[in-house]
Amino acid sequence: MAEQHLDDFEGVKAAMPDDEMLYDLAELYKIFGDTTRIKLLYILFEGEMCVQHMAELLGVSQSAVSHQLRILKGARLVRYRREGKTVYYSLADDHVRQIIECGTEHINE
Amino acid sequence: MAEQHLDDFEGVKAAMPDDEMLYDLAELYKIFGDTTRIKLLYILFEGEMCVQHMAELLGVSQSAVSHQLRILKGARLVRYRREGKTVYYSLADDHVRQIIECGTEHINE
DNA sequence: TGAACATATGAACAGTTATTCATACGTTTA
DNA sequence: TAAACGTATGAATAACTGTTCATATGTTCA
Repeated sequence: MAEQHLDDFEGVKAAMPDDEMLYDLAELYKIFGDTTRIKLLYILFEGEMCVQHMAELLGVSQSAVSHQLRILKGARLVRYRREGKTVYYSLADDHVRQIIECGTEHINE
Repeated sequence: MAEQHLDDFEGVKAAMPDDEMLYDLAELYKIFGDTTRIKLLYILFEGEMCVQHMAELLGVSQSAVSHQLRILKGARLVRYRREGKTVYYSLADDHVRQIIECGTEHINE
């Protein structure tokens, strides 16, 4: 009885973003695909915090936190400012919050 | 001159979702963190399609597509219906579109 | 300048993941 | 029932990822 299914390959291809964009998108989501990074972002939802404190709060090593912050920084998801020996990290913008909320909605149903 | 930074660990902890939720969230994003799966989802934005055709369209093996669809199915992101030998996949709901759009916004800036 | 502290980073390792190959399962039709 | 076709799946492999450890970099203060 068949509902209508796609057979117009060209149409589908035309609607699909270019490879570079798809790659970037996957890379972005990869970043959210790790609990340590998600937790770091949740911390930063509340405000800025230094590396040491984030490590303590999450119960992971300073090195691990620093490595993950590097990735978040690379994706422009977080900012940092130095104050003496200490570096304080904060969210780069409100997009992060939106993305996380988007995913949360899917979970809660 | 130091802006206000977080030092109330308890407050931050209270605002953080429980570990199970954070785990689920990361698992969800992991799924979007792969170009093959993202491409499959983009195909399904246009309508339903059978496994064979998706494989051809993306230029990957039938097996690879099937493996990835299994993951998408497991996360309830796609549905399927069987029609004879053929299985047609489609999006489970509109959340997927929202999540992808959310990420896309961050990319384009 | 040297010691102490906070952070960053490279290398190594263990765990995870996507693809491929071979094959099993399910359905149709001759 | 047997053959043909579409799909699913287990095992194996190569590539990738997160953490740890050791150490470098950068900053402050005595």
